[in-house]
Amino acid sequence: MKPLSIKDIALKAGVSITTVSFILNGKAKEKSISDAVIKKVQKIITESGYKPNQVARSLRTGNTNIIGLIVEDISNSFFSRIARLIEDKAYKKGYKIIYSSTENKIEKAQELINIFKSRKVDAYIISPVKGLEEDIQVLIDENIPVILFDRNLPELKTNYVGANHFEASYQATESFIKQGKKNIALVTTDIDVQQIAERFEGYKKSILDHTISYQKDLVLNIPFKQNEDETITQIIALLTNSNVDAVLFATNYLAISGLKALKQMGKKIDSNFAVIGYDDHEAFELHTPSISTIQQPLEEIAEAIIKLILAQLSSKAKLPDQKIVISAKLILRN
Amino acid sequence: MKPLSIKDIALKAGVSITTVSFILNGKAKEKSISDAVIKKVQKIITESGYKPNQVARSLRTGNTNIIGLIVEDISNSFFSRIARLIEDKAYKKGYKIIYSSTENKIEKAQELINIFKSRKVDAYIISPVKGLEEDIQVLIDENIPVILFDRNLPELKTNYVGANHFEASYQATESFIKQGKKNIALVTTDIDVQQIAERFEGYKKSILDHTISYQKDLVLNIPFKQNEDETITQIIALLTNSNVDAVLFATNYLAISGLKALKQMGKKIDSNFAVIGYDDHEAFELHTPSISTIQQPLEEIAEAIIKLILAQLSSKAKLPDQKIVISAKLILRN
DNA sequence: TTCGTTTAGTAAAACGTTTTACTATTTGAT
DNA sequence: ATCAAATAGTAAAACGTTTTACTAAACGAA
Repeated sequence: MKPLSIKDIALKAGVSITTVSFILNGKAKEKSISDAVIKKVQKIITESGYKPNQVARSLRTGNTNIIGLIVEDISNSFFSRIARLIEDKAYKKGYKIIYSSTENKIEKAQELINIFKSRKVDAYIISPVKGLEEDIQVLIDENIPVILFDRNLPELKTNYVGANHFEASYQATESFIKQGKKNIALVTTDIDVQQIAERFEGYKKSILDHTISYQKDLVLNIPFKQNEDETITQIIALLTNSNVDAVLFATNYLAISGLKALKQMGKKIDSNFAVIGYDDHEAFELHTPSISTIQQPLEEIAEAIIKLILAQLSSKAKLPDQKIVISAKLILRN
Repeated sequence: MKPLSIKDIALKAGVSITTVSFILNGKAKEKSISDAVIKKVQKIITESGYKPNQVARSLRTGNTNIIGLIVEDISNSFFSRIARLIEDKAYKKGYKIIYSSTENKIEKAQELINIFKSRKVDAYIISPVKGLEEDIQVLIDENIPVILFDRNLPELKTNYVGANHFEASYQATESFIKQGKKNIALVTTDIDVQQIAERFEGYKKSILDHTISYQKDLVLNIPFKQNEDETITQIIALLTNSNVDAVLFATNYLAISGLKALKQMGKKIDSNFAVIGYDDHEAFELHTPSISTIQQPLEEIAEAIIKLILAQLSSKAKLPDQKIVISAKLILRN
């Protein structure tokens, strides 16, 4: 009971394989196949339910119509939402997504690129890890479309789509200052990516620009691999030992941990103590009181990514690289 | 600058393609290739960085080592978490995941199955929509491994992994009753899947078993496609017009909407009014007060799915179908 | 009538593997 | 010395497409 092949269809229709192929690919007119034959073959195709074998097709044409998506963790809502938006848009153009999570490990990411390469994916969408530069450069050299997103690797000449993290955390910090906050803490992570660095820089610059002195011990660097309980403990320590009156969290997961810490401490968010999160999360709006946050425009980011990818895929020549930086929005909730 | 092929390696090593292939596939010993040749060829392979073309391999062997994952919406945290767990486990066995979201639309789901079919995925993991029975039956008839999860299609003889929704909502309702609640509402959805029906049945049975009379107007059926504002309005109406003292929400998104509704109403959750959600969500723990919920054991579900899949994939003969029902846990938070 | 053009279609190579069936040499037992 | 078995390896078919280069017939203009 093997699936039908183009050969079977050709046999049934009494024409050559070539003819069937031309008809399947809409080249019938151009190749001067008569209407009668076209109709006959098409009838047989629909009646038999024949579907071309994409694997064979890919081998012959070199295109798989698959886009590889490499993210840190697909179960993180930021990535899963982006993935969904990208999937939708890609699907409409006949592309499918194959994805994998790197867990922020270089070796895992490298392996993924290799696997995707041998699978001959047509293009890559990567939220990269530092240390991946060489591997990505190889892809670029082979003229395979690559779009980085969320995190940039500045030394790489390629496409990038992401939010303006510097500006966003600058503004968030500034909003604290305008509320009269004096001791503004930043809870961030130690993963070494540009985007996290930018969030720190925006915070620092804002503090210095407003003639508040920058206090190093108000910045908490949480080790990436650390388990949550430990993180909560550290946040509690930060908040008990000092007179912090505002906290900016650099990722949504840190903010969630932060809120848990506050809950454990019994510390309330009110006019004396303010909090801003990063990347929206349903818990923020629902929290009592609602939590303000820096919101990345997911839809716009996904849109930009897919536009870049499709442009590359449909153009024979290599297109000029683009770095697209989209403003994040500070959502102030009372 | 085409990538290296097995031919190039054979040429460089001065052996036949066959020999290289045997070495690549670990059949060298069995096919009596000398150690000297094996070493030489392996050296050339690692030095040149040659990676076999998986597309060609798939065409020849008929196996793609790709598992198709079809869910309602990958951005829903229940599915994205499951996806991540499945991905991890599959990855370790050399399988990759290709996924797509059905948005609960039959046509979309059918199309997805067709696309995956022409892509020759080795196995399917499907959270199905009603109406997909025939299409899935075709897969089963072709002897392709299929695992349904989350939602069962009872008339289909195939594998299924899911939680015991009847039991879970029975227990949740019972816990309300033990707290002395008299007017327990259920907020559920109108999507026509067994799993949702079971949640309703568990609720109803529990009410009747405890000699409380079942009040039809305490069950709110939210249309699936409805936007959230409308849903919130309906929930508010339910809660203002009656003397409801407890609410069970049948999905996590409904619970989130419910909490938003309560916030808008200014209604507090306390000893006079209790709430239980479904499928955990970070917002539940963080909420003030914390929200009790029915938690599906994601890890166990993913584990069961992958175990079934791998068993099928590695056995030539068709294995007997299994329906695995895992107890959900009622997490009571104060 | 002749010959270039258009129409209608096909044969066969190619994509990069795996695998079957084969050959040639060496070994070892009698 | 003979021959079966083991060792070491290879040629070529096959997987299911697309595409290039070709042929044969019909047409139209001179």
